[in-house]
Amino acid sequence: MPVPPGKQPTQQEIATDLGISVAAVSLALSGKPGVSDQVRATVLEKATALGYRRNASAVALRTRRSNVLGLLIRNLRNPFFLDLIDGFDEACAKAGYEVMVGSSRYDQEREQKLLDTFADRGLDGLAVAPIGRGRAVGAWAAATERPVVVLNAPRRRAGRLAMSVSPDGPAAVQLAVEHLRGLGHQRIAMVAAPAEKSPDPERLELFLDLAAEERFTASVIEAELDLNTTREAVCRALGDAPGRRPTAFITNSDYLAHAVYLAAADHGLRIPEDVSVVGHDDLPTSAILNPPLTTLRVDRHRLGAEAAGLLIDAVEGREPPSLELTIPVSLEVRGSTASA
Amino acid sequence: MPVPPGKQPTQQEIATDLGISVAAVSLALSGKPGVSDQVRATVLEKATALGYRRNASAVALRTRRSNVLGLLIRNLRNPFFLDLIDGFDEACAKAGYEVMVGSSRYDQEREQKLLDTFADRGLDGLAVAPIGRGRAVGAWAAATERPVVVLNAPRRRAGRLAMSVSPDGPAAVQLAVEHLRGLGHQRIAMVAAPAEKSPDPERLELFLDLAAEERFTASVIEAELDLNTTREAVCRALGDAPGRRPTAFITNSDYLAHAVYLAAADHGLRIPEDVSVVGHDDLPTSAILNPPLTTLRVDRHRLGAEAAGLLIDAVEGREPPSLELTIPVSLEVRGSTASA
DNA sequence: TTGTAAGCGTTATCAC
DNA sequence: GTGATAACGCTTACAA
Repeated sequence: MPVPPGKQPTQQEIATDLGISVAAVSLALSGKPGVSDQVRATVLEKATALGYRRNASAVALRTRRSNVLGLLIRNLRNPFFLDLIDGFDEACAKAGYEVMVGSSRYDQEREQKLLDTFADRGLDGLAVAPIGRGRAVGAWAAATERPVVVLNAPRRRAGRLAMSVSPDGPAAVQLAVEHLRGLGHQRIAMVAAPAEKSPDPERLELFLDLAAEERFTASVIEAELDLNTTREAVCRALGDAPGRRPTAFITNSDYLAHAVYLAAADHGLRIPEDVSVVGHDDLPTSAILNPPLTTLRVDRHRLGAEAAGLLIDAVEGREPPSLELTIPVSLEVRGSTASA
Repeated sequence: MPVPPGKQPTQQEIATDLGISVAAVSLALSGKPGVSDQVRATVLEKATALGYRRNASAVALRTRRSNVLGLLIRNLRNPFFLDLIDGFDEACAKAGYEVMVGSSRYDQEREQKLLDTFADRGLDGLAVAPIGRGRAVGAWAAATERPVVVLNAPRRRAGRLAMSVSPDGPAAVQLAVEHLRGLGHQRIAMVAAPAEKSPDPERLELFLDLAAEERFTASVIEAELDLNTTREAVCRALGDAPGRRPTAFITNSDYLAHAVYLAAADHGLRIPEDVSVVGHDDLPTSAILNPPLTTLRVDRHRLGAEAAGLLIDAVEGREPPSLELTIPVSLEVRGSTASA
């Protein structure tokens, strides 16, 4: 271990040790032209011998680049975000960036506060799964003039700096509805966040449009998107008379589909005999639930990785391949859906 | 929005605007004594008027404190870590710290590299779920002289700077074995990481000790701790003749218990009729698996929060309540275990 | 190619 | 209480 216990060596130290200037050392260490191979070699050697490590704060202060990307999630308890974080982290690691995460916990104020601290820290870019339509995001982009990618929601602001990557929402709704209609369901409910907190009201709109077109009865279960509140809301819906309550539920995540399982159990109703459920995400556990969950599969890892990719391209001045990336979804039919 | 689009205002700007010194501004803004209430008030007012935001890099450079804590996970795909991250993040947020995460992906080299960059960034403390017995952790503590808490593994190094928080491992093993023995199982297998990658060989040792004491046949399924490798390893074990293969499996996570479910299905074996499984963690999904998983419940959120708490205490010079925190576990008996 | 020096924005140590 | 002023460690003109 070359690292001495005490304080860290600086470029200054290397320079005086070698009898050269700090400028030379800086150039040599950062691999930039301007020094002889001779000097470069000795500097590099000395640096490793001394266990030199570049002070990231100093670099950030001087260059206004932190080599850190932010990831702001609204609900860290939804396993959906795990693979997303993993993909994001992996892509960042490959490109030499660090990741700073935060969870807004569905709290607007907290979201804004996190955005601010992220900006203070000089993060080079931000990926955010916003609460609602993401007003905060605009503020960030404007204030920092740094790239931002919105996750799971269409991008709001125009410009090169605002991007988005999301699963194909319209396809998801359509596939779910088609599937349930094919099974003969007439009363279908969609679980959705209250309008002001929903990142993509488009899904709900499309759902209602389809109901009008295809003449089935659509209902909306409005709930904060955590397990307990949703469970209660679904419970209330299932409390209706058998001839009136929904026979099928569509959720925007497998995570919330769990709430339907729990609510059904609360009422002594069986899935899929009494209620059908379609999820979204295809979590690793969804195939081994009781019953296995019919859901829309989406590559979460890729979603995170693409988000990081877009940011890194933008940060490094490359033209991102597209400002709006859509990740395909596919229907995975399992045991949680049956004929009405 | 007070923030002007262009560049950020600095303390210097506030100072000249007000015709006072930067020192006064600094003191006023950081709430330290040394300025009159008069001056303090005007500074604060001016600051908000200008939309002043403190530059975190500059502070970090000057004070050698970043107000960031690191969280280094070995496998971000295990949902266990989600709630842990959430708890960690929440505790940090409350105390005004940011969180930087990284995943080592079970790669020693990557772990070391992340540790290094974390150190370079001047993180104030580190929580790490290490690969193996955590050699890297010692290097970090020694090099940075900053606190570290090991997650899910006993702490290795002595000293005020090395701490640990983990579920009660011995209790977990004992409860699982007792339960299975009570059901009459004679051949029990434990799924464990290869010795050099295992953070807590103690569990395995205790398991083997119990086998010797209680005279049951113990086998060890050694596998890298990802879903596929584990599934294959369990598959091989289940390939033995019915009279020889294990009738019950103990895993150190519900995540890996899923692999047993999948492997059993591969062999056309039923849980719990043909094989019993005991998990560990009690993930939100575990109760609604098919069949519901018998498991050891542990408060993951608290685990993360306690880890952050210990670090923050240490960073801020308070004496942590204990250097080694054990989180209790309790057996949750469900449908995945039955008599042999 | 090399060295000198001026910052980046903040905190801390002095004098006054 | 207040104001100069010197760091913190690094990058980057610019001069030699």
